[in-house]
Amino acid sequence: MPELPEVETTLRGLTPYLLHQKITQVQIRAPKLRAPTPPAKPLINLTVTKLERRAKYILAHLSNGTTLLIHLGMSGRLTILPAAHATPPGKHDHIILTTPKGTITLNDARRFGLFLHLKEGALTTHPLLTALGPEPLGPQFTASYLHTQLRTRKTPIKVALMDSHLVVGVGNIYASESLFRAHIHPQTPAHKLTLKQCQTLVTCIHQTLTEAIAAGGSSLRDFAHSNGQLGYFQHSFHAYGRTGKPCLTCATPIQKITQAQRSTFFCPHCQKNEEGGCLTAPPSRNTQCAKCARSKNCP
DNA sequence: CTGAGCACCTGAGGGC
DNA sequence: TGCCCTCAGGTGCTCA
Repeated sequence: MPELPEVETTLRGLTPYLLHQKITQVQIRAPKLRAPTPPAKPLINLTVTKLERRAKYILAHLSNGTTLLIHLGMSGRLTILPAAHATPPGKHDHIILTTPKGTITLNDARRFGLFLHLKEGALTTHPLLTALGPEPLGPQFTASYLHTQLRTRKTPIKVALMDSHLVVGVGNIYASESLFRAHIHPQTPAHKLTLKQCQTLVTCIHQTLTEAIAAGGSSLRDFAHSNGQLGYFQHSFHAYGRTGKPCLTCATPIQKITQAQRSTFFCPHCQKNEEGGCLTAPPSRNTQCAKCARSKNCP
């Protein structure tokens, strides 16, 4: 279930097991994911010198100047097992990397993920990376940037937000959630957004992603203690997946529509494009207790 | 150039 | 129980 916060959470969980570690063993168990998988041998004995995220890609820089590029697609996940807890590979475990600290497994049932070994210098020329828009949490993604970019686009704002040329990392869930917070209707033609609405939207995207990353990070710690696997925070959303349920602000039933073959969720009462601030304090978020993973009202 | 639609692949869940 | 249908959080390509 990877969107940007999940990828960021995965990267943080991965760091102690991969950064500055030598790759001692590599099993490539699937000939191809979205693209053919590379041979294992050239990776052996290389050390991971730097780990970073660009959009939803995880980049592992290696000691010979090459780079591993990992994308989780729709169903991919990376699991970590400490060295003492190795288990036989499961059905959709496609790539298994071993370092002295443990094993890192790429599991992806739908095989929409990607595992590439890029040559030195390819980072600045690879078509997957060069066409990407700015990071949503970076300094380039401002209200004026967004307003300028949207000026010529007639496509609905929800669809535009998911275009990686415009901004990366905003997937189906967070596009719906950010628009809910910004009180913007998902079917609004992108070029009709005012500068002020763009400002609100940028703020809302920031908040939504930042909160999700923070939540993912805290649940990751709990989960890693128990079985060494990366776990994703069970987000409770304002709109996403809540078809027919009462809006947490006004109790109007949340509606579901299809845009560009993807589900969009919104509140027809709250999202009328009235200019206003970003919804900052969710009325009754059913967030989880960081200690016991139950409701925050836990005993 | 923009926008719509399709393709990739497998599993989960609901209805009958 | 089992079959069939629909849906799923991504992204690149083709075509009009």
